[in-house]
Amino acid sequence: MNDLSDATSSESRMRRSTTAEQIKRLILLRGLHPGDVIPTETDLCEELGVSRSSVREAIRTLATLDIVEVRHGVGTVVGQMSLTPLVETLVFRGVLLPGDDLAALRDVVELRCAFDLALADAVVDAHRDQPNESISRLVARMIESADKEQPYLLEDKQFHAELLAPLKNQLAGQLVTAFWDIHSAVLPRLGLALPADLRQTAQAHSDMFDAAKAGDRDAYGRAVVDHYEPLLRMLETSSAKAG
Amino acid sequence: MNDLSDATSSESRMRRSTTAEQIKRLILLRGLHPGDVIPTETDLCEELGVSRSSVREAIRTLATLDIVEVRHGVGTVVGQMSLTPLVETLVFRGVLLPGDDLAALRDVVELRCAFDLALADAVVDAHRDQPNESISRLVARMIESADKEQPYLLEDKQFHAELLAPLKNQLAGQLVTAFWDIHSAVLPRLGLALPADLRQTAQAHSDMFDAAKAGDRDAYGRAVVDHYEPLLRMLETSSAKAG
DNA sequence: CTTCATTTGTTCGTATGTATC
DNA sequence: CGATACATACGAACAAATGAA
Repeated sequence: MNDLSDATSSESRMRRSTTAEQIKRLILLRGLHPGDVIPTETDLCEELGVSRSSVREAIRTLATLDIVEVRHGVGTVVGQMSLTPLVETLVFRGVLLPGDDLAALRDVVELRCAFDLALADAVVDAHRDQPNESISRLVARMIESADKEQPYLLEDKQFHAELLAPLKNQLAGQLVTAFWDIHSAVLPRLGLALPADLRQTAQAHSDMFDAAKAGDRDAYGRAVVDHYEPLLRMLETSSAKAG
Repeated sequence: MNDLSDATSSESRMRRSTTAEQIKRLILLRGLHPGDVIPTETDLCEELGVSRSSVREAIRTLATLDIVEVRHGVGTVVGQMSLTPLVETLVFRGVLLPGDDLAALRDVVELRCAFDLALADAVVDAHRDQPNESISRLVARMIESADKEQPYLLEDKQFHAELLAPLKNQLAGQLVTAFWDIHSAVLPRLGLALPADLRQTAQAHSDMFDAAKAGDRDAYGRAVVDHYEPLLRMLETSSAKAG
């Protein structure tokens, strides 16, 4: 029997907030991977020597961090450890902050832009002379939607995800996607985009992909700037109006 | 009386996992800011119409995300919404993943480097002709420690934090600090740094600050690359040895 | 389709540790 | 020191969801 219960003192002292750590230790010791099942709550009560309420709170904590994933009526498995908690925290911060609800969004957009520029070399290398039917279709649909003055949120998100998918660095794609989620969750506070901006952004997506395929790093950088220009411009005018 | 309880159906259907959302709504509706106290658990039970345990789990969830902060024996206040949850998730992912425990660390280091390069313009602008006694002391202590072949973790973290502190974009500094935390938490798996690398990294810090003060963006970029070079080199050799 | 065991979700009551006054 | 208010912990019971017989 594995002795996972803290072997220090027999008393209840210093046992608080440790149950989650014990479960994490259990995952590591048993070499469990994302998707593997975790002992039931009742089993964990026995193995860790704590009550079910404590086990439940610990599991809830880990589920919030996407370290485990709970399925009602089925059980609990090791989670994907995605960046969901980051998104949730920053989205709430974005809608909470008092006067600077725009400042928070501006920070996010600026970081997205900086990020895309920082990854430019890697993206261009990965797509050089690499036609990608999926991305091409997304670009076509975005331009089509822009002409009809309709938004294209899903295609936009998918575009950025697929653009970074071929990178070795998996974390980069996840971070970009996470910031996209934060961005689009806070965006509605800013009002709808203008038709002209819709078209400029759609065209910038097209330019980004073309530049990457052509291996033209500078053109890619210019397209990235064009991509975020309408948004940053709206943020400037809105914050100027508010200030 | 505010009707915070879900006003949809009278039945208990679809109430799961919503308690945390209700508390978030309560924070927004009452315009509470970080540091403001939120109702006690018993009060929340009445206002939300759920039991104590559910409220506790919801609060634990929000505390994990640093949306609220629980103070034993005192109460619960609105939290700082820091990036702690991101750190915790990625640290665990870094120590969990099977063969690629180094790949996760490499991703983090690469992103730190890319980030520092992406923020180069803003950093140089902020520090141009701006002497900073605090940063100077940190640099001096790092070089001193490197000469004595001693690590200088705290100074390193503080250096990067203070370097980004003057930026308008607060999120940038927090993200860099978060990635520093992840980095240093997973680092021990790699073994200790060589004395020569300690000196190179300390010198790179000094070069970064000098270049920023001089307004030399290119020199700053070179110093950033030098800063991460020893680490990336160790990651390459270690992963080559493992593969 | 129904029944049943398993597992998580919710609730209540009670006792204990801790900080503030 | 005591009193109060609060968070922490435990255990038992029942509800709801899932999957398999």
